[in-house]
Amino acid sequence: MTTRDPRPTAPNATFRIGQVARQSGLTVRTLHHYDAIGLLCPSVRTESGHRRYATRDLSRLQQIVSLRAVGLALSEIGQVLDAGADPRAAIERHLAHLRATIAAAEKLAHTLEAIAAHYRAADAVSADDLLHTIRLTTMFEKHYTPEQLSTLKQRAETIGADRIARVQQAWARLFAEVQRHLDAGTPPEAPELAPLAAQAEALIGEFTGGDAGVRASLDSAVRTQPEDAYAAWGISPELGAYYARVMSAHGCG
Amino acid sequence: MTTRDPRPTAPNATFRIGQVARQSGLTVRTLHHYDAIGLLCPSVRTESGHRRYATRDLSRLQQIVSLRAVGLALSEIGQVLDAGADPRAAIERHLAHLRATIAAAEKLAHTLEAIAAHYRAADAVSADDLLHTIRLTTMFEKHYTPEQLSTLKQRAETIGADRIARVQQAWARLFAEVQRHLDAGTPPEAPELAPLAAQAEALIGEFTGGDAGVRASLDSAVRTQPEDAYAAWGISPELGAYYARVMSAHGCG
DNA sequence: CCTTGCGCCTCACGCGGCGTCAGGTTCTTA
DNA sequence: TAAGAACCTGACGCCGCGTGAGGCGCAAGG
Repeated sequence: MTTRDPRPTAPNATFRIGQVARQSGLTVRTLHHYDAIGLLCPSVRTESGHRRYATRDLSRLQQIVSLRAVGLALSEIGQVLDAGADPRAAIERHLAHLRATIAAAEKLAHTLEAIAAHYRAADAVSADDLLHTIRLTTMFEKHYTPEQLSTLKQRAETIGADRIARVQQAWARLFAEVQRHLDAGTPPEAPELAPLAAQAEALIGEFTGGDAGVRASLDSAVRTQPEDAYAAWGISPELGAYYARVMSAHGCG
Repeated sequence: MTTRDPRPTAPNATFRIGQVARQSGLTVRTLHHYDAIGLLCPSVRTESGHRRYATRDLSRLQQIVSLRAVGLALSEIGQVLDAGADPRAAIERHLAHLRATIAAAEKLAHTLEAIAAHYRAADAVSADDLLHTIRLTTMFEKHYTPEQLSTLKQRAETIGADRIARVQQAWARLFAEVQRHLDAGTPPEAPELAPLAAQAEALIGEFTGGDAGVRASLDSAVRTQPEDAYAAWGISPELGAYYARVMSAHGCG
């Protein structure tokens, strides 16, 4: 009912770019762009170069807007409208692409949530802590199957944070011990290291819950990315290598 | 175990850009880019301008790669690593953004699936058909609540394609009849139009299933977007307007 | 007639994260 | 010493416009 736009509904009406923009909800710049890429060229230009959109231009614009609303790329819209490309194929392609995008984004979101949950438990958070967590999390997601991850998560919940913290402390004490032997030059196969290896075995069992698959994944993680694994564990590569030799010398891992 | 890269593990080793690229899985161009934007500038340049990466550059690169792996923007990575920006905030921001992206993408995917399902049923598909379907689908998703949509979908399945097709044909016959009256100049309130209005009411009831909410949404769709609604129905705006006047004259809608 | 002011025009850069030449220099090895 | 691998610095392209800059066109009021 507004009469702000002249040339209302004459039979052979043409519209100025501003009117078209208002009616369609697009911007003038967008219409310029569509003209520039040949997607929607107004069928008339005045002598002075002003664009005049005829009704057929408007219906084409409606089509463009509809196709854009479902996420098609402008180039594909052009092909569908001009070259008569198969719309079904375009939609299916786009749907597949969208599904892939969603899947990737959800995976990332899971990772981020795991990370967020992990550091929400901690008090102080430095960039290093974050990096630590990220490496640990991504390594987990790389080497463990989704089922294993959910199993581990459930186990962590039933076991409780206290127990987990105590296990962590046990690991810290264990590695401190191993570090002392490393500094002292104790050879890895020395018998006094046997109890430490046994304790490590026990702690690993605590983590795996006796699941052979989880154990295998853990081994694969340590084997293929030793540096990251040791970094995630908070120990130096040297200590990690020494620890690995100790464990294999005493028949573990 | 490959010895293709010289300068293996000397204490103060520096690495050439190609070596760094191979080790990190990035490309040389990417490292150039990181240098250009100041994200990772090698701490040494030879006289001839060649980049030499020290071990501290490599560990910084590892951090960059980790943060990039969880989807952070390079600018944010820089802020986290240099300005000591809060990593938690960055992660949470990114997670929120990711969730929004996923939600939007899923909504779009639903729309696309509805469209795909719709035209899979049809035989021949032109660009016009697709546009038709898209307008109809987007209009539906705009005016109906998700619950209403799922209800309608379920009803459509239980009713069966045959019945739906017959209802569609009934609509087509009805509109053909109305069109004749429009051409003949029958005034909307003419009593001979009453049975047509009643039949339309019945068909609408067939669609809504007696749900007042669905009926309200339908009315709102027709009220706010009459052009699109009539276009989706496959009838001209004139016929649509005439039909609306007929219905209101006979106490419907 | 002139001014005012809106609407229109054409460049042209910017964004994000690099890919991909192009054309030249330097390093390493035979 | 010559060949070839590796390195260098620009610079454009992508995608869909946003956001100016700087300059006409056009209708209405003084």
